[in-house]
Amino acid sequence: MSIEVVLADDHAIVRQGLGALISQEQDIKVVAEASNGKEVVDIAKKSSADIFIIDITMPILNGLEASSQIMQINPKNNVIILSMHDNRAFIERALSLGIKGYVLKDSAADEIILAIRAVYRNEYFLSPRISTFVIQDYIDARGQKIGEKKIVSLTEREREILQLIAEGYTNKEVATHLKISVKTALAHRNNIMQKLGIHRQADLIRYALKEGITAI
Amino acid sequence: MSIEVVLADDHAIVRQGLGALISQEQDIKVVAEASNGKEVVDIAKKSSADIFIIDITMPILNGLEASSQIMQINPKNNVIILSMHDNRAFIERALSLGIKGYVLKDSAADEIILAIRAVYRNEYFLSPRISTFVIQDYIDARGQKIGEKKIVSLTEREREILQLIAEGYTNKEVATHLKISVKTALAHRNNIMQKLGIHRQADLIRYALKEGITAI
DNA sequence: CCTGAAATAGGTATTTGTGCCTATTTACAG
DNA sequence: CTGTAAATAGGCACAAATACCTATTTCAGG
Repeated sequence: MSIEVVLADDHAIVRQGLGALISQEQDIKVVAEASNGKEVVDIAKKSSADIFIIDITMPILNGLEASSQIMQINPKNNVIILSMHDNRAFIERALSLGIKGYVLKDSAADEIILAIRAVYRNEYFLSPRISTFVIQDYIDARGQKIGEKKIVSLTEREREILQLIAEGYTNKEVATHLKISVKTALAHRNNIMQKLGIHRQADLIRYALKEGITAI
Repeated sequence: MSIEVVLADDHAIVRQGLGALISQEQDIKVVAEASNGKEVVDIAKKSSADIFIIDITMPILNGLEASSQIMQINPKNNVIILSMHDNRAFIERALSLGIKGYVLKDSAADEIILAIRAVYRNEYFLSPRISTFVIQDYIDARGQKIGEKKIVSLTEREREILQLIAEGYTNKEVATHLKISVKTALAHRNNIMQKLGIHRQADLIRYALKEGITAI
């Protein structure tokens, strides 16, 4: 009996390339493919694959939201995130959702194979670059070295405002849109920048795009 | 004798997936891989592969610049651009550089195979979605319907400046970096904005990212 | 040879953004 | 019940961006 996987990535060529790669293993079989978040959720409703390999940046429904829904459909569903981003915030979100695999696109091909087998055995698998700082944070937390921890977490409201900023709204427009004072919008903006250690709008927008808070 | 190709993409998994895909064809062989623009140019200096398959968004040197250099090294070098962007400006630039293949990442896998064979035969190959508007523009041009054409084309210098802006440089920093007056940097910025019909930095950055002028 | 585009540089004025303050209300956790 | 975080709102000062202008040099194409 082989491990059944579902592939979700918005780029067909990447998806098929990955399929070709995985199919070289005798014990793994691609049973379905999806090109956006909604599609893979629909597949999860019908099929019962062993593992869902999901790209984060996808249209309609992003990979993390899709993963969340897939795991709600059946808590036994396993997800491996395939991403080009190695951001703390992203990985934190993925892990807190209960995702057990997180593989970076710029890592070697055999990592995804290792990840599939590990997650199938109900183990965790993170790309080395990621596990490095996950472990580091764990050590820091154990050693009570927290306090100076700079692990960023924006509030809901801050996320909302950051998205508007990244979409090209000025502070005045953000304020109007949210029916709050310009001063409040500015205060949120400043808090976001302080939390992130960012000093320029350009970097704020790049951050939002990188984090998938807004799409291009 | 098989067709020798070089793969350049910054994501190893994508590269290897593509390699697995291409290797299924008996007449095509991957002879080298690169993870950034500089690497693939270096490969081009030594090897004489038949076709270079190049992703646009790569660090250090982007795909189009790399392609330009590769074709300068030997005008007989053939390049196929593999991109996730279907923007007019991009394709125009690729074609004007003399690139004969342009395949979108969200197209089917066999397109890249078709493209390799076509370019090997010295023919053009564009993904259908692209060829559609290339043909449309051709028809428009024939019918003298130009004049109201709003097809944007930034100059080299403008692209350079836009990239810096999108990377978070202020006008002052751009000026310092390029050893020009702040006034000149501002003038370029204004020209870019006017050409693109953009009025805000946020939109400028989004444009640059969308066009692949800079990577996230 | 001349025209036009591109790169260079400057002026001036207004609007936004950024940094550094204070302060109130609400809600939740210890 | 009390302290803390989050959302709200404001003031003040300086930096940066935006929107108008003009003008010179250089270089390629008709």
